[in-house]
Amino acid sequence: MENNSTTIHDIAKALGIDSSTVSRALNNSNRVSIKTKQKILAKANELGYQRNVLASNLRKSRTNNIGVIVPRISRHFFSSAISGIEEIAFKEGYNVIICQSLEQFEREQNLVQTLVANRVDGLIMSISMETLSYKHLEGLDKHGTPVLIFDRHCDLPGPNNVLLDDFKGGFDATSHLISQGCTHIVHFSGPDSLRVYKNRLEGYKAALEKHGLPFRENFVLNSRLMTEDGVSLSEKVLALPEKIDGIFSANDVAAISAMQNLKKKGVRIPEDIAIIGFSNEPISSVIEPSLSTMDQSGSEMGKLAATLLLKQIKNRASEKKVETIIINPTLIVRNSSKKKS
Amino acid sequence: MENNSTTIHDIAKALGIDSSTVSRALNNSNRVSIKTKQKILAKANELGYQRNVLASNLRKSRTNNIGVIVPRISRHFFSSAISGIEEIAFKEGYNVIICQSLEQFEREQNLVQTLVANRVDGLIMSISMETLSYKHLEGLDKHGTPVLIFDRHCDLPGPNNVLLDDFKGGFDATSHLISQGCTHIVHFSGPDSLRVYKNRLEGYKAALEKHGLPFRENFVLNSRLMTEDGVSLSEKVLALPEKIDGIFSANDVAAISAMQNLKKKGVRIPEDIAIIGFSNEPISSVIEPSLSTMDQSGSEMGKLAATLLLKQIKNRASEKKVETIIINPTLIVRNSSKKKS
DNA sequence: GCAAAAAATACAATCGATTGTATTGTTGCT
DNA sequence: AGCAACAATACAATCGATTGTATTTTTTGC
Repeated sequence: MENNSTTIHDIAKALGIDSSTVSRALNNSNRVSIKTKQKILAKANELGYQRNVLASNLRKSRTNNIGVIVPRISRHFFSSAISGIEEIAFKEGYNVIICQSLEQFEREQNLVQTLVANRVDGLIMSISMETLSYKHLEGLDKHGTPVLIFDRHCDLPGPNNVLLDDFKGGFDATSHLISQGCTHIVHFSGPDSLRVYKNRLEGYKAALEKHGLPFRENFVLNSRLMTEDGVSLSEKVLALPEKIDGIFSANDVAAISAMQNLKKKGVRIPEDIAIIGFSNEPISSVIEPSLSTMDQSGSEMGKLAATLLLKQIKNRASEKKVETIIINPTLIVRNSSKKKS
Repeated sequence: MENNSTTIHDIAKALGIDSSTVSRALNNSNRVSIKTKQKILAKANELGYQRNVLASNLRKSRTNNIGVIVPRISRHFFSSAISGIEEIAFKEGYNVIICQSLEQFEREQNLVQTLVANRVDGLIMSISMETLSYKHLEGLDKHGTPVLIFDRHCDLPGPNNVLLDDFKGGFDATSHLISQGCTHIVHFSGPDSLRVYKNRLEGYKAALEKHGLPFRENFVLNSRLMTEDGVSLSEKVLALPEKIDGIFSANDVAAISAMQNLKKKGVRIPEDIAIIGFSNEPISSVIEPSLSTMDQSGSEMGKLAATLLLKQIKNRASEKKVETIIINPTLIVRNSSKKKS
């Protein structure tokens, strides 16, 4: 039973050489002769040597880990973003530590602190709905932990960003409904604090305006866009004095539960009310009718986020130029909004 | 701009005391007087001290991290299991490092190695479909990294287990179909290598036998149970010489895509064919007709898994008694299987 | 064959915190 | 006052690997 705790000193002793040479050999330094390297490798194998990553990290003050904090790993957009991040990171020799804030500010704060304390080399985050202050992110960059924000905007000046063009998303989604003949379109929006929702709302407004439709304050319904919200939102829609013929929901989850509830009440989708969501959850293609939506290409965003962060980690010297990449969402038309064939 | 790199030595120097006293004070040891503790805490705050976790971990050879490897974080069962694990772990001061094998053996191997190299204090795993050998898990226990297997069985003698009673699940699911009047029931099974699928199959057989129905080899269809498999599986069902009136699928994903395809072909669900799945994915309650299924209570399994692992980590002395906890699945009856009102 | 250059290796400090042991300082008791 | 008992603090080794500098060995060129 080989002992887990073989160190470079054990190898050095066994071969009668110095541990620094062993260390260099194992790191394939050209300061060690090939012959010695081979001897050392062989002995290392024989003794079942495993580098102690903690010691190595401490000395190098670098961990080759990057931290990822997302609101919920179960959301399709986030899990595909994570896959994208991992793909790039693994290729470059970095490990990814995944955490979920569950949309709670306190958890997010703790996670940031823990990850930084564990000396991740960089941080990729999509901030929680509850997050109103960015104190926990201030100064991280300067203290050697570059931060990259993706998906959800954040007003800090420091970090780089990989964002979706939510304005365009809102504009395209709304325009699509209008093109299907809708004239009284309600918008389900999310917490004011999140810029994504503001931007989607602005896109909605712009589309209305462009097509000569009036914007009505009472057509914008706010909530946290969870499953339970969809039910109450749809009730509110039915209670409106005007007859509604279209809904643009800022996410799929609320759109779906609203649609279910409307169907239960005898509303026909899309004939009576056409619906479009946002995010392209896998469930959306499967429900009946299938839900039109805006795809956020999570995997691509993840890849870009990781690429940008790794660039930042490597060029720590040439910092200061904040980069922001904006990705276009894609309209996916399904049955929930097809009023015209 | 406080410098990130304040150490206990800086604090010690600033106060003219020894760093060991600072360390003990920060760890709230009773070997330091209250007065000194207060001075130290104050100075630590003033200098913006942050413990260097790497150094601490190295010295203590303990990280307070536990690793979790699951096939896919996007699967509802796994993400709820993870939430359960986190709930318990955080309460006890442990952090959770989440990884996904994507059902690939090589990735699983690498992840295990990386996590162990990073000295996680324990490992919770649900093994991948591709995993046939357990070499990468052998001896981990003995070398100080306790392993806990959940959800998917594994033939290693060492680790503790938190498993579902898949036999009972298969039995109950099949019995339910029979109670609805089905007599020709097909079973969608998963890879032979995974015991869970074997057990569900055995449960299926047992239920047939108990109710005096014949078991037919050709009624068992094997696949990896992905979305694309559901389509081909349903084609096979239609191509069978016998008229099928029930399907018990070993997961929801395959059940759903099969159901979709059958509906497209004009088969009525549940009138012509009743269907029941396994896992209770969120999507299952939303599709049309809603899918009957067996719930695995992921959150509870996660909590139990974490509790058991932490117990193991703490009592490293009194090892050797392997514990296995078996959880019962719950039958959830929805419309896809309701032939009788 | 020998000095100079280059290669290979050894020495020793270091990353930052923890911890067993030794030392100093206090208190209490007779 | 004197000594035991104990509290508070200091000293020093250690976790395991990395890395700048010094030293030894080998190679090269003339």
